[in-house]
Amino acid sequence: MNTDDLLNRIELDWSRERPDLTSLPMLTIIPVQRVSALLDRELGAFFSRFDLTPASFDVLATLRRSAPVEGLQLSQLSNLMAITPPAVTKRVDNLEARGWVQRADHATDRRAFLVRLTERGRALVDEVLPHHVENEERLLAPLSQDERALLRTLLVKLAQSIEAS
Amino acid sequence: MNTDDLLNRIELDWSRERPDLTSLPMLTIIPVQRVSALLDRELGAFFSRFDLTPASFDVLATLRRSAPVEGLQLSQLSNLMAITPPAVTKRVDNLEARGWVQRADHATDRRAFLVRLTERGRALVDEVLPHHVENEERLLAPLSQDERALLRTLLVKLAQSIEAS
DNA sequence: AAAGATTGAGCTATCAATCTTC
DNA sequence: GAAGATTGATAGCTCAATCTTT
Repeated sequence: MNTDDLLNRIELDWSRERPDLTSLPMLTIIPVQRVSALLDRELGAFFSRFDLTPASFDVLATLRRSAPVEGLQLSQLSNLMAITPPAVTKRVDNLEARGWVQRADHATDRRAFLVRLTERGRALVDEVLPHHVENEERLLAPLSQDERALLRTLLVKLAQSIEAS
Repeated sequence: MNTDDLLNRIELDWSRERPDLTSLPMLTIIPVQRVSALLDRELGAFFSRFDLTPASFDVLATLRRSAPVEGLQLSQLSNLMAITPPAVTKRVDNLEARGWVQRADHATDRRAFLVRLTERGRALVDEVLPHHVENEERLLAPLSQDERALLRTLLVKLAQSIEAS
C-alpha cells in the first residue's frame, strides 16, 4: 500500500475504533520512518553496485570529508555518524578486511588508534561520490529547492528537540 | 554532534574537499534518516516499559485498527507494515509466543492463515495506545500543527515518487 | 507456474559486560 | 575510577531458496 493511502486509512481506522484518541501525531511520525526506510532501500541498491552498503560508505565518506590524513578515532566516528561504538568497530573491521581503511596507532594514547583511508579507499570514495550525489538528486527530484530547504528546517527543528531531551 | 552542527560541518567539509560536487541532496536526506533513527530510539525506550518493541507494537496496532475479528493474513500485514514477509513471520512468532496474537486457519485457502489479536493482546494495545499517542505528542511538541501538516505533505510527496519508481 | 508462508544465510544495530590504558 | 575499544548476547531486517497449496 502506498504511503498516502496508508496514512488516510490509518486515520479512518483509528477514528472509527478509538474516536477518543487523536491519530494526528502518528500521521506525522509514520511518513518520516517510511521515507527513511525507502531511502535506505534505494541507497542499498545503489551501493551494492560498488560492493558497498550505506553503512560502510558512511564511514568512507566521513573520513574523506573530515580529511585529517592521520585519520579519526573510533570514538570520533561514533560521534559523527551517530551510532554506538560497537557498531563502528564492526563497520571498520569490515572495511579494513577489504583494504579500504587502516587502523594506525595513536601517537599519545595507547588505548586509542586512528582509522584512516588507504589509497584504494580514498580512490573508491572519489569514484563513487559523484554517482551517489546524482542518485540522491534523482530521489529528491519531486521536491523543489525551496521544498528541500523547508523539509530540512522542519526536520532539524525536530531533531534538535529530541537530542536535547 | 547535534544534527544542525553536523549538517553545517558536512556542507563546509565537502565544499572544501570536493568543490566540484554539490552536497545539497545529502543535506536533505541525512536529516530524514537522522530523525527517523532518533524517533526509533525514543519509541524503543518507550515501548520497553511495556515489554514491547516498536516492531511488535506495529503488528498489534495494525491488527487493532484494521479490526476484522477473524484477523489479517500475513501477506496483508506485510503490505500494511511495508516490511517483507519473513520479517512479519518473525514478529508474529514472537507475539504468538507471548500470547498476544494467534494464528488461525484460513477458511478457504490452506496455504494461508489469519493472524488475530487474543483478548490479552487487544487489552494490551488498548492500554498502551493512549500513552503512545501522548509520547508521540511529546516528541512532536516543537512543531506547530501547520508545520506537522507541511512535513507530512513533503514526505508523502517524496515517498510517492520513490514508491512509483 | 504462481502464491502464501517459512527457513537459512548474511548484515547491522543495540545493550551489557569486559579488557586495557589513562 | 573513567575512557577507548572490543566481545558476546539479542534482535531486527533483507534476499534467496524451499515447501505446500492453488
